[in-house]
Amino acid sequence: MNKDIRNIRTEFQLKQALITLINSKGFNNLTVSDISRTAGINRGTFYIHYLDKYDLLKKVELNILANLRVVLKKDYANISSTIPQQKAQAERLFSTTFAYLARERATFKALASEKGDPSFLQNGRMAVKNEFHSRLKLNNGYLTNLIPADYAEALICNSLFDIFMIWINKKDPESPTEIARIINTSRSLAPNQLANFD
Amino acid sequence: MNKDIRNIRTEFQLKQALITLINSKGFNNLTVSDISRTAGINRGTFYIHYLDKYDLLKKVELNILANLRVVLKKDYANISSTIPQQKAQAERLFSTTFAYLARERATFKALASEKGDPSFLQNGRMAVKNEFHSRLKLNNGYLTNLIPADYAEALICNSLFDIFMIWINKKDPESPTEIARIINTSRSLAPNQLANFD
DNA sequence: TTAGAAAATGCACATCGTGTTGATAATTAA
DNA sequence: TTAATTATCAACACGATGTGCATTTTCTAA
Repeated sequence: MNKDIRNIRTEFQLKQALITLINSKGFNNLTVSDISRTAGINRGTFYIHYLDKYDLLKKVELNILANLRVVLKKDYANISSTIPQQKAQAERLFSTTFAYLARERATFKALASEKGDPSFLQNGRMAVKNEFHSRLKLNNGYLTNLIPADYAEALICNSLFDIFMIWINKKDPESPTEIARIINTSRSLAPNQLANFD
Repeated sequence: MNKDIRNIRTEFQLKQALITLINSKGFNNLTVSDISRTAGINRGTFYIHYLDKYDLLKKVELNILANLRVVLKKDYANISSTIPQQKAQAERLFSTTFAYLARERATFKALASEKGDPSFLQNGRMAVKNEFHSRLKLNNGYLTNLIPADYAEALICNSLFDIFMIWINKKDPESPTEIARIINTSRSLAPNQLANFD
């Protein structure tokens, strides 16, 4: 499949048009007519490749996330034993992750923006949560008992995601190694410490 | 304005229909025809009260947020001087806030859900951020210098919001006083502490 | 209680985006 | 060059939209 050059070119143009239109008028407000017009592709041709605008969006997302998984697979080795080793390993993983995010920055930014796809963010949060479960063996025994487990888990995972959201939206984003260091530092800082409120 | 009983009844039914339909098919997929049919109101009548479904949504949101502000106004007194006093004051404020959120739980939950309005959540995060700025005089001098200020600020504010999100979606939610205690406790816990990862 | 005001109804209309179809033209791979 | 693939174009029915207007129902105030 996708042997023909025309196929590849058409789908690339449709994807580019989608990203452009998400940034200008937002996904909710754009139509298939908009996409095909912006891409310079006949509207009938759009329906040869995709069912509707949601189908196109889904395939763009699946594609970019599949590539992310390929990148991460390289670091899916065995987990270190000591905590300092694990922290160093995590920092390398963050660096690798953000290197890929930087490469696909425009697409991630559009999808994650307010005009983009809310479920993309939702899925991202879920992915981070699952990653934590599998990697750090996060279960009740590993969680604090000072607050209920569901709140603890949400705070642990979402704080990671919050940093991504700031990074993807800022003008001059930090380099992958910088942001990896920031993340690792933030893991030891409580909100009251961040605010010098003690 | 709105003296007539019919006005109030109609707008109430339209609002109820909106919440119902958000929960069933999601805001993006519901139509004005759906709303008026569910409400048992003529479609033409809908347009007498609202411009479109977005207008109805906006007015429901503005109304519920205005009422929240009324509730919070009562606690807008002077800020205590010592940090322990400020923490106790904050806990009372959280308790008051969640008492109102509990009262309007169904509406908040629908709007905040994945099928609801993403911008409602976005505005909520902004509101929390602004509240922090004005109340805790959050400026660069008050923030840690261990990580960049924009990340610190996001982590401080969003962790509050994350707790709200868990609370609004769980089956047997904690009482206002309980959740206020949980929040206050969480302010002193870093992610690595929450995960017993030290 | 009743007259007049206000609100809701029912229907028609033009508009727009949708998804599909079938005929035609252009491009590719062999 | 040829056969297959792909893109184009025009046309179609459908459904939701927003508006207008005449009619009916309901409420309010005197």
